[in-house]
This record gives sequence, C-alpha cells and structure tokens, in this order.
Amino acid sequence: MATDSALHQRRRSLTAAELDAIPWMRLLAPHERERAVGDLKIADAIPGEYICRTGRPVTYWFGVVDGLLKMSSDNAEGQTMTFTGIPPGGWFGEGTALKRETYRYNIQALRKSMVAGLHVDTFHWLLDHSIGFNRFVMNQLNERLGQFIAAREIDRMTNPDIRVARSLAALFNPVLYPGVGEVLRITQQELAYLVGLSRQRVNEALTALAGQDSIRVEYGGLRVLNLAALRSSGSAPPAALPLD
DNA sequence: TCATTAAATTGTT
DNA sequence: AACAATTTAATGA
Repeated sequence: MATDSALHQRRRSLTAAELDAIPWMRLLAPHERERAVGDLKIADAIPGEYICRTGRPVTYWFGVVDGLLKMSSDNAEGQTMTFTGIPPGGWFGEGTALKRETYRYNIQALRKSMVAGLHVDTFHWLLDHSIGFNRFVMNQLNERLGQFIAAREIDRMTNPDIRVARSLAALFNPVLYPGVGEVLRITQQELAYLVGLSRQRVNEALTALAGQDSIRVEYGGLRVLNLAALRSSGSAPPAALPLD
C-alpha cells in the first residue's frame, strides 16, 4: 500500500483520447508534439496511492487525465494539511520541475485516477523550444497564484457554505482544470476531505447552493450553473453603477 | 439485452 | 455515527 510514484510501474503509452485530454498538447508544433508524446507516460492510481512525496527528487511533471488528486503537506507536528484538489486537466509541479528541486507537496489519489507524466528533461526541452508551451506554463503559474491568494481568503472564512462554494469554484477553474467542464466528478465525501468539513455539513452547503441555482447536485458529481456566483459567494454585492 | 444483486452515494436524523 | 433511500456497476443467464 502507498507505494511511491505510480509512474515507475504499470506505465504505458497513451491512447488518442487520452492525448486529447492534455491541454498543452495542441499548442505544440508537430515535431515538438512528437517528442512530447514519445516521452509521456501514463499510469492508473488507486485511491490513497501517492503520485509524489515531499522531499523526493523531481522526475516528472504531472497531469490528471481522469480522476481526482489531493495536494497536501505534513507540518512539523506531523499533521496533514490539505491545500487543494486536482481534477481532470490539471497539471502541477512545474515550479519544482523548473528548479529541478525536490517535491514540496504530497500528491495522493483521492479516487481511482489516471495520471500522466512528462519527464523533467523533456519539460525543459519544451521550455527551450516551444513558445506555445512557455505561454501555457506562464498562464498556468499566473492562474494558480490567483488561486492560492483566493485560498487564503477561503481559509479565513468561517461560514461553511461559503467555504464550500469558493472551494468548488476553484475546482471548476476552466484555465487550470480544462478537463472538468460542466460536471465535476466528485463525491460529497471527497469534497468534505478537501474542504475540511464533515460530509453532512458539505451536503447541507450543497443543498443551499443548489437552492440558489449555483449548482445542481447529481449522483457522484456536481454540475455548475453559475460559476461567477460561486466565486463571489460571501462577498458584498457590487455597488450599483451610477450610470444610466 | 435484460433482470437480479451488490456496491456506492446521497439525504436525513 | 448510523440509517434508509436512491443510483450505479457488476454479474450471469
């Protein structure tokens, strides 16, 4: 149980459908794409399995093809702090890959997932050769910075309904997680783990959000109806413009 | 393909 | 934490 990187074993090459799920692939020129595809590995991860651990040297830049991962870190007292969930279409670890350092977080599968990995050397090669790839990574870093600032706000929110709404908005981020689309596959239990609330309280919050037509609760997932409302949940409504 | 059964998930107390 | 109700997945004819 809890073996190390899932990509060390059970790896294989990707199908066409899986390649389609990789957002930066379409930005590459044919020869760059060829090299990237040849290097990409994919593996299944079972629930609880670690994709990477704090302190291990970086070997891959990772992406979620399908499923749901959890990013966390252990503090000095040995307590685990969860930072965020990573739904399909999300790529992570570029910060550490850039510096060729060791992983700063633990990444664990919350449910059965499919994870893709691009070797760090290829990651650097793409940075050196592809403008489209550079743009993707820069956009990614910028968007995630916004998310982490928002996450600090979320942490200070006491109202569970608002916490759930904002956390959901983060998971529905179309830039960071283009594989999610309209429906996020996540159980209320999994969301409870991510947000740090009980499943009952999450259920209550989701019911409230559904009542506001921000989302619709479905079996095994959530459909977003009003992403803007989720994002701004708990904020003061904008002042009316004095124009017209 | 359909019917039956088991498992997963949700809603409620 | 426990329970019943609902939905999906798995099984086998």
